[in-house]
Amino acid sequence: MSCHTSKDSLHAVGMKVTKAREVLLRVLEASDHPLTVDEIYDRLAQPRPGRPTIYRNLERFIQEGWAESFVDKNQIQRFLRCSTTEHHHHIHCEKCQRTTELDGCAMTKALSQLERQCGYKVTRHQLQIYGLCPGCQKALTLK
Amino acid sequence: MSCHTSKDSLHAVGMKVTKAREVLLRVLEASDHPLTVDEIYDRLAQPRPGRPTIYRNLERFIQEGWAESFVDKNQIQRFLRCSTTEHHHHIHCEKCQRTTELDGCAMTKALSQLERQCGYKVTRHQLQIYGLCPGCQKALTLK
DNA sequence: TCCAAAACAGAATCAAGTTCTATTTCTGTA
DNA sequence: TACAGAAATAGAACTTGATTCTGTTTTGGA
Ligand SMILES: [Mn+2]
Ligand SMILES: [Mn+2]
Ligand SMILES: [Zn+2]
Ligand SMILES: [Zn+2]
Repeated sequence: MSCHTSKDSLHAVGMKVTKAREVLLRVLEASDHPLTVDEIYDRLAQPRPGRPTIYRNLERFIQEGWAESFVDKNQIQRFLRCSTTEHHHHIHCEKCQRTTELDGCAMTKALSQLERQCGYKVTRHQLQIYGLCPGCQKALTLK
Repeated sequence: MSCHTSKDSLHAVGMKVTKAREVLLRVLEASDHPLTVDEIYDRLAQPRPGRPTIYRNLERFIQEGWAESFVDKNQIQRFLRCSTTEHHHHIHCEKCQRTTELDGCAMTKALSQLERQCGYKVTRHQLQIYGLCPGCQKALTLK
């Protein structure tokens, strides 16, 4: 049988199955918005991994395409679980921080046009989209 | 007459004309790539403004739309002069760091389509495009 | 020239993130 | 199950980009 536990995923890429890794994946999975290392730390029951362990493993997760990180407006790194390793983007609610994963990338065509226009060869891009989620829009209307 | 000096610009928005502001604008203008505060600091002749002064004024410049900043891959803030206050993006050469300002924004249409699809109301977005500038592409070919 | 507000200098401080080494945990092998 | 080597963690110390704070200087208008 093949129910995908974190243990399976870790094995599949040759990473040892440690308590820290399992609990980190669980915390990321449980959040509907990107977390700072401090926020992750606060959600862990004692005894909990130290910050270096958290950083180190999140980095590994990102390498495997299991998570992404970005730097928020306060210059703090935030981490989020991704459900696919395909190139994609996210939209972040500016009020409640809820984050939604978007399907695919709408920029592919525009970028190849850009290459012709500006002479650069595009190698990669990062896009952060901010907005108000349906719930927060409704809340604003009611006020 | 109306040649646009930094003095004129500062007056126009009610900012006092100080040595620090003039020299900071000059350094930003002279660079073809985004600078860290340390890089700016190193380019200033003594006596030079302290780091808090540099940060404070760059922040003002950004508020006025005269500059932009982003956080680079080492989590360090980089600043660049903008030639327009209109919404636009930049492309950064991954080899030589040269940065080119792009005309307008290719995402407007895609974003309004996204709003319908995901239910969020989009409020703003940030896009960083990385690539190889024409010069660096040529250099790679020759090798 | 004089004054009040704005801006600056520079030291001290903060905190996110990293480094380092000793210890523990994991997993393949016998 | 016991063992050994490799991988991973703990936790303190450190680094450094950025901010705060207070006393001094500069600016621009009256
Ligand atoms: Mn994702
Ligand atoms: Mn620009
Ligand atoms: Zn994309
Ligand atoms: Zn745009």
